[in-house]
Amino acid sequence: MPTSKPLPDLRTHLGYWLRTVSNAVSQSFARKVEAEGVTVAEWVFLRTLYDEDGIAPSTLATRMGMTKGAISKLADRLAGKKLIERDANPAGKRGQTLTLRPAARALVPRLAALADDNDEEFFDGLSSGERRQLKDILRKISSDRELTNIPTD
Amino acid sequence: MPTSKPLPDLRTHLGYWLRTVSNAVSQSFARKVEAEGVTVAEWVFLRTLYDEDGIAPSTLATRMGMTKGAISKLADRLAGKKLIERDANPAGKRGQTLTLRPAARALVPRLAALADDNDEEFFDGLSSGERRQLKDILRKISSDRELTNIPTD
DNA sequence: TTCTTGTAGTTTCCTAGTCAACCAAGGAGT
DNA sequence: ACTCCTTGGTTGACTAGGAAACTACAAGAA
Repeated sequence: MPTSKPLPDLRTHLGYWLRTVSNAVSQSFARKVEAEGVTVAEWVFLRTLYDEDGIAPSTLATRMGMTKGAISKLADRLAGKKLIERDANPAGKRGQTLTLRPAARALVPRLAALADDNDEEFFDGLSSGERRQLKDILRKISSDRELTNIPTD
Repeated sequence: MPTSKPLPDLRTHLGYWLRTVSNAVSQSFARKVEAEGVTVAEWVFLRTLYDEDGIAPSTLATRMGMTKGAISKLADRLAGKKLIERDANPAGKRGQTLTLRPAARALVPRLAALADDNDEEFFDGLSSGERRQLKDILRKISSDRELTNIPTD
C-alpha cells in the first residue's frame, strides 16, 4: 500500500499561511506598481530614499534586508530609469550617496497611494481590531528576531 | 530643498510586515530543508503528493498556487532526484500522474519535522492565543480572496 | 471521418535575487 | 612609508519562477 502514516496537514503551519498570503499580497501589489514602471523592490528602495536621501548603498542594504549585490543591481536599474543619482561621497569619504531625482520624488507619493490601495484591498475584510492584532503580532516577531536593520549577509 | 511632504511610513502597511516576516520565515526554512537536499517549493510539492498521490500536474499547480510551467520544471528536478515518478495516465486518459517514490515517502516526515521546528522557532515568542489569532486572520484573508486552490494563471 | 476547439504540458525568454569571488580604497600598526 | 586588514561596491555564475508561445492530443461538431 502506497499511503503511509498520516502527517499533520501543511495548513497547520503558520509559515504556510504566511507564505501564501504574503505572496498573494506582494503579487497583487507588483501588478499595481507595474503600471508606474517599477517593481516592489524598487518601490521600497525609492521609499526609503525618500526619507533618507543621500544614504549609502550598504546601509540601504541593511534597511531593506537585501544583499549588497542586489542593491547594486537595483541601483543600476533605477539609475537607468533616471530615478536616482549615484555619486561619489563628498570630500574623500568612502562609499557613494544615493539620491532621488525629481521624477522619483514625484513618483513616490503615487506609489504610496497604490500601497494604500493594496492594503485596503487585502485587509478590508478584517475588523480594525484584527488589523491591529495582525500588525502587532508581525511586529513582535520582527523585533524578537531583529528582522529589520539586520543585513542578510 | 530636497525633502518633500512627509508620507506615511512604509511600516504602516500590513503588506510590508507580512513580506518582511514571511521572507524571513521562508528563508530560514529554506536553509533547514537544504540539508535534506530540497527546496521549499519541492517540500510543498512532495507534501501534497504525500496525501494525494497520483495527482496530475495541473491540479497540483492549482493546489500550490503556481503556474503549470513552474510545476513542470519542479517535476523535472524532483524526477532527476529520483523522488517522484512521472507516468502517462492509465488507459488513454489525458495527462500524467505524479507519484512519490519510496525515498520521498521516507523523506517527507523528516521534512515535516523541520517544518515543525521552523514554526516553533519563529513563533514560540507568541502566546498560544496570539498564534491562534494569527492563523485565524491569515486563513480568513486566504478564504476571502480564495487564495487556495485557485490557479495563478 | 475530418475540422475545430479546448486543455495539458513543455519550452523559451526574461526578471530577480543570492552567493561568492573579486577589486578597489581607507585606515591602523609597525 | 609600507603592509595588512577591513569595508564598500561590482560582477558573474546560478537558481527560481512568471508569461507566453508552442505542441500534442482528446472530444465534439459538421
